[in-house]
Amino acid sequence: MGGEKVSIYERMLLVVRVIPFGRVATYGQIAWIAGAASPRMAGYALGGLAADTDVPWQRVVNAKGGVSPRGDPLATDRQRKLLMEEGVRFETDGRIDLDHFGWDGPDPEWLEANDFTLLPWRARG
DNA sequence: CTGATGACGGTGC
DNA sequence: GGCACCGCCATCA
Repeated sequence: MGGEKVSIYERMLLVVRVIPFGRVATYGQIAWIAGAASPRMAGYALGGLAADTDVPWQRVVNAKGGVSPRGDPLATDRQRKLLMEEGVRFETDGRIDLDHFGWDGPDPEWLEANDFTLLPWRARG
């Protein structure tokens, strides 16, 4: 496939779309899978989403398993609510147990079909 | 073109 | 455990 000129942001959003219901992935994980240079890129990509997007942005959390704060505190509340509705449990300290709810990444099949290649972190072809 | 701006994460103290 | 520092670089004004 390939050839189409899609931005790295779009590639990351494509990955976010396949995070299963009830599971969460970290910003770093998304950036790594999509081939972005830094975990921050994943956050920037999500920051540009429209309010009515169909991208399951709520399933992306930080490396500590927490909901990253942003300008609007209501947005973080909404994210927690959406995740709880998916059955994701929050510990008393407000974090998600990534060992239990963390996503282990796309199937190799999917990666190949979408022309994704997992590279060592920070090693671009 | 230049500079500001981000929903992060690893490291060191 | 917490906190500050710094690297990260695609967009946009």
